Amino acid sequence: MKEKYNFDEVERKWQERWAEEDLYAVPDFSDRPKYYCLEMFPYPSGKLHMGHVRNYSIGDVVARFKTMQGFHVLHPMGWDAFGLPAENAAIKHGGIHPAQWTIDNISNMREQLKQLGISYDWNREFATCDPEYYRWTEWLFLQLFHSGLAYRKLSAVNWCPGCATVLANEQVVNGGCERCKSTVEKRELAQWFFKITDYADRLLGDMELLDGWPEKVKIMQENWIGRSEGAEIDFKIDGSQETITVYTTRPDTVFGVTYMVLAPEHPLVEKLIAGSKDEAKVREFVRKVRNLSEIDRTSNEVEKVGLPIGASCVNPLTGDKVPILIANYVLLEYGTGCVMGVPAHDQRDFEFARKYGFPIRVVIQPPGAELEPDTMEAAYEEEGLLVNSGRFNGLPNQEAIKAITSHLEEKGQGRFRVTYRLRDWLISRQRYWGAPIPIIYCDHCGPVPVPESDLPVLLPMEVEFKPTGQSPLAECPEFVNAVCPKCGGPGKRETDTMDTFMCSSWYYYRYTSPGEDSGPWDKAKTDYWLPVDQYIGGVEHAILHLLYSRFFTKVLYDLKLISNLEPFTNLLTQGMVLKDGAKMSKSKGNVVSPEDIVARYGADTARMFILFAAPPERDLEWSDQGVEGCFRFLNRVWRLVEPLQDVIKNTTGRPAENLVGVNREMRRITHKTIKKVTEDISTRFNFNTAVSAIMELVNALYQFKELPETDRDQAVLRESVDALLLLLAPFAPHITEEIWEATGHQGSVHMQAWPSYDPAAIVEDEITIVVQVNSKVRDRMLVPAGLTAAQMQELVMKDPKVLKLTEGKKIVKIIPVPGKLVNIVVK
RNA sequence: GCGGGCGUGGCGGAACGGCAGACGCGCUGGACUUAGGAUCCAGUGGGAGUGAUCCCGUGAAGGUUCAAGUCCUUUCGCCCGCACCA
Repeated sequence: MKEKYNFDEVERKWQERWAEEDLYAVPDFSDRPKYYCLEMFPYPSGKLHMGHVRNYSIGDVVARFKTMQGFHVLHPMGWDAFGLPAENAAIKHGGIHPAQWTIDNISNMREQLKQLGISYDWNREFATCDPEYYRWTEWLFLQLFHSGLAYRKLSAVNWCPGCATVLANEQVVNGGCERCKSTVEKRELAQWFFKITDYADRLLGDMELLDGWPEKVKIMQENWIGRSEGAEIDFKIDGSQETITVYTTRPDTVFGVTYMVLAPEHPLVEKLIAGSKDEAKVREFVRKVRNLSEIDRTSNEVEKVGLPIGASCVNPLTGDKVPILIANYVLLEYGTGCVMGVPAHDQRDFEFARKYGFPIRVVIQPPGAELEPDTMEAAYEEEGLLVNSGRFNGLPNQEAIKAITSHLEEKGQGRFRVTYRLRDWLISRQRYWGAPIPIIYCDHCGPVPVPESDLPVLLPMEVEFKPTGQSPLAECPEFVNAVCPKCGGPGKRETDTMDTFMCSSWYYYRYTSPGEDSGPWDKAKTDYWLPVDQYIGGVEHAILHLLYSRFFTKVLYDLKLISNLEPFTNLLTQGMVLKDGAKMSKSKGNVVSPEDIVARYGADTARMFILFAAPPERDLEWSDQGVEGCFRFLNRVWRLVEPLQDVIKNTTGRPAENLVGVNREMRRITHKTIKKVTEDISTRFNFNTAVSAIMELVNALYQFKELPETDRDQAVLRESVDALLLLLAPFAPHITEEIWEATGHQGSVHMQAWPSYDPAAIVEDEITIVVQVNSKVRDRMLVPAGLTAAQMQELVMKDPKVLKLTEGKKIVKIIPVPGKLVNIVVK
């Protein structure tokens, strides 16, 4: 150990040694209990940012801690390597191929991760753009295809003009592209979808298995899936064989329907207006609405506009005819694409009816009042009893929901129905840098899956990356032209590639068997390692990646490819790293580069600061001075041990049995710290308080080491310093390793057993209790530990201060709390 | 509008219903120094007092309790998610 802490030298030395010894390599199996610790793998954008550093520092503490606790820990890293930026870079700069750009970025970022000293088993690394990986992404697509879960359909999809590709619903945020913020347009295209809606109920129900997930994330997924219970009701169209089936959550209000609204794109509209006098007017309206952007279409700021189409339908319960309209606010994708208008009991319908002069028909009366359609100022949406509803009059409306639906069911004019807001997952992308969809179109056989033995469908390297709105693959005849696997005739390959969220929906299985070439993974290994015990990443994936991964896992489970129902048992969503109260971004000019920090203070300091400055789930405000503080702390640790290294090295034996005074106190603090740090890490991931406890231990050791050697039990000193290094090791892996070696230990500090505390050592002889009079702190007393409530009370009542304050007053009550305080209530 | 979260010193943040402000930063004073942006020591929520002490303090207002930052009700502010979902 040199006199001065040279972080650069120390970190380089140990990173090299760890690599030489392959210290973090993890065997596939072990008798020890397994623990799978995983951080969301990054997109190789070029450089790590502070969010990455935070994510991986948190994961590394968990992995190292669990390893020291005796678990067999899998802690892998890889690359979410397909995606748009690579292609955009190729378009922008020219000359550089997306594959090369990606490979270069990966090697950069791998180097950065190694400099941070994260304990990954690099033997398991892969990138999703490796043919050996995407071969299995394609294979998994085929499994979904064969199970009927992948299908192609023509529909109005979200088109991002910025990215020149379609987007999944989940990737549209406030009507804009999640990536580039461009306003999303609608386009009618034939695209591939995954039937995630088939799993809506299970995705919802199995959330009860996710006790280890933040409530917030579960609620977000719940809202996204958006389950609603209601009924489908058939309205016959007047003078036609056609029927409108409407979905409603309020079948109790069917008697109050005074009009019916269809989505402008509803297929019935064409049929109903053909040849009618309003045909042209209706067509014009439909055209206008279709041209609206996603934002305008779904914003509730926009005024509701409707247009009668000159047809009417028959209420199955009343037999009344009500007019049919189309309106801009009705969405084809939700429910059945139409809405029944009940102005008396739905606020939106109320406003709409007032605007267009539709009658208001009250069918639910509130208790103790009578609604008058002419004088109502708002819809009545609360509970009540049914009126104007024939045989259902007098029923509470909650009961009427069931009664009316059952009645309609018997008549064959309605049924119970559950609807979801969730839509199927659109996975086609009109871009080059992704896994090809393994389908060949044949004029005779239609879409034919590529045989598994022909996988992977390789991405051709010679391609032009013009953003034309069509996949660049379409311009590559060598790729497009293929032989139909079924009939041997000429065929054309699908030229769209898969959404990269597909690649990241199964990568955590691949880590268990990265080299496997007979399947995507070795089931014995996934059975052993999965589910992931701790998953760590940003909350921005609450819906996208996490929902898709859960869906994939359920599909794979059904296909008997894996044995776990859920992918991630525990989820930690880390907060953002802020600077000056805002997210770091180039445009704001408030970016702090991890490279600079590591160069200036070293990786150990960077990690310490990020873990110390805030609890992991909360946003973290970057502070250069805070970093200084952590750097100072590590220097302090160094300077504490450096002059003592030989003493410690030469001390053998355990602390004496009957320690007294400072030695006993030092040992007590040490064991108390072991307890605190262990609990903070394992029960709540409160690394910030764990670090502050370690700082307190260092402060105590500074006091202790100033004592004359004759007063000091060297075995206590050694035990305390050993504990300090072991507790600090997961946070600052390099400096602890160096000091561990210098103080005469064999083997890596990271392969040691986590220290356990001696409960006897923590016990205090004397404790300070608080004396309160009328709940105000009036005194403190040093009393022997372990007093009973009665003994405490007795002692306190003799306290001169208490005597003075209670003099001449009536003692109403005395509340002794053992080990804490005594409160005396007087009058 | 609906759902969730958060409001504590100058700052980041601690506090099983039981001493509010641990730990760190910053600041003030001192020590060691040719020097200090190094290090060490002491102090540091606000107010009153020479002082021992006393009063006030966790966004605001109520409530429960011997005792509330913590539990309950109302309210204000900020952040996040969903949003014409029938």
